[in-house]
Amino acid sequence: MTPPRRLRLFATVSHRLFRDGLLFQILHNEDIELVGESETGVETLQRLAAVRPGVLLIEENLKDNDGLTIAENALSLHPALSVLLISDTPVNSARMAIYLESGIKAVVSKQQSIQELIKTLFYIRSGQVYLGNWQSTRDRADDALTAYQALSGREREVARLMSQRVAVRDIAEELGVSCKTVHSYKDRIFVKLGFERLPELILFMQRHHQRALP
Amino acid sequence: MTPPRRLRLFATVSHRLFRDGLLFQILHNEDIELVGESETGVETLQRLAAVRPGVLLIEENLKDNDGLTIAENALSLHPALSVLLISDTPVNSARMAIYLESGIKAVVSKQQSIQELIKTLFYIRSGQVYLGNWQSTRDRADDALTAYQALSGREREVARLMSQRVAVRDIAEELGVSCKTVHSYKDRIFVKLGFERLPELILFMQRHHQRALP
DNA sequence: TGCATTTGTAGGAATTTCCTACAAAACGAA
DNA sequence: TTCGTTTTGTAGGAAATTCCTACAAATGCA
Repeated sequence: MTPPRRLRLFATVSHRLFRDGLLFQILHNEDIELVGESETGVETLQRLAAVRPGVLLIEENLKDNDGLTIAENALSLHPALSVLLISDTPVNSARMAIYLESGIKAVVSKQQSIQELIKTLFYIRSGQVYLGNWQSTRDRADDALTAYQALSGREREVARLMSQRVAVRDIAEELGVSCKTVHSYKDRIFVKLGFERLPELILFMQRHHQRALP
Repeated sequence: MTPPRRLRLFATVSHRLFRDGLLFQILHNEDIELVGESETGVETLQRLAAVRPGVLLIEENLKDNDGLTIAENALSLHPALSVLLISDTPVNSARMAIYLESGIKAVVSKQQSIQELIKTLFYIRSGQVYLGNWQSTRDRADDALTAYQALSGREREVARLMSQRVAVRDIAEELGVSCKTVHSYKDRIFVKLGFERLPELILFMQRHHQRALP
């Protein structure tokens, strides 16, 4: 029942530049342990037995093979493995059915956010299938908006200033409150939006300030 | 001479999952300001005039066009723009020559690290051409090894423990020194390896501990 | 055999994180 | 419309982290 102590992850992503970006973000999460990574399907299959991951994160299109085939092979050797496939395009229910048929636990597309990817990793880690994320792009944009609208007036001001990299000191002065108060807003903003670090907020604000200013 | 206050960046990367990973990392750097992003060449060209970036980071293979063509178009409209192209494969000198011909300032391949990408962004920001990064993969692996070997005995122990997420408190106890000392090691490790955050160290250690244990 | 650098060690100041608190405002339901 | 619940604005404390500085002993190079 209780999920195993740490999520043992193996990541198969073709390009180092992108793999690093994903892994840096994923590894901020301290109950994920990276037990291996590779760029190709063949190497992945070779190494699974030695490192015994609980979850395999694998791109659909690899240089030497397709991820689905590799996943099927991996699953026949290690039935307890949970596989998360990263697809190039958004999945529809027909394709989803095919994926599930092959024993894959979830699919995320390259149009989704890293937060969604990480959430999905946790969902599937104890063997659960996760189908929660092929809602339309429209819906997801709404989610973000909704999140933003959940911020109070003061929180929005602080979010705006923080996303412009104004120092906490200066925000405090600008608003005429103490640094402590600003930190409280900061905490609440991050909780409400589900973020952990400044770059996430900056990117979010960059994407939404046009539509959702004050 | 002095580079402009903040590097104004526009990023054109097809897939949000990867774009986010790159941008989260890039935005940790506080003198980079993201002024826009897009997924396609056409949208990029449409938006450049409005946001006036200093640097355009663009993937070679986009959904609607190739990045090189878009870059050439962008450059004819905005000659002062510095373009960094992200190529799918490592570049050789022949291809590099073609790229430079078209006015691009640098190319990084998807096999390179994010740190190299960021370094390159800064190099080209004031209009300099940067050809420093198509050394062979072999060389770059050596660099990492060299960096690791520059660590002292104590530093390696701390690096190992940190990469296993042992808390500073516990490392201090394990080594019988004060937390302050452990922090000093931590600082030195990060400086020597050129890292800023724990996930970078974890990934590095994961990749090199086989070969380069103590 | 010196002089320079690295290593092991740690302190201080400023900042950040995480948690708790609490009165006033706003909201919602009876 | 009034009472209870949630949200908002505000901030304090403890612990941890970052950034800098310091300095003696060890090491290395010339």
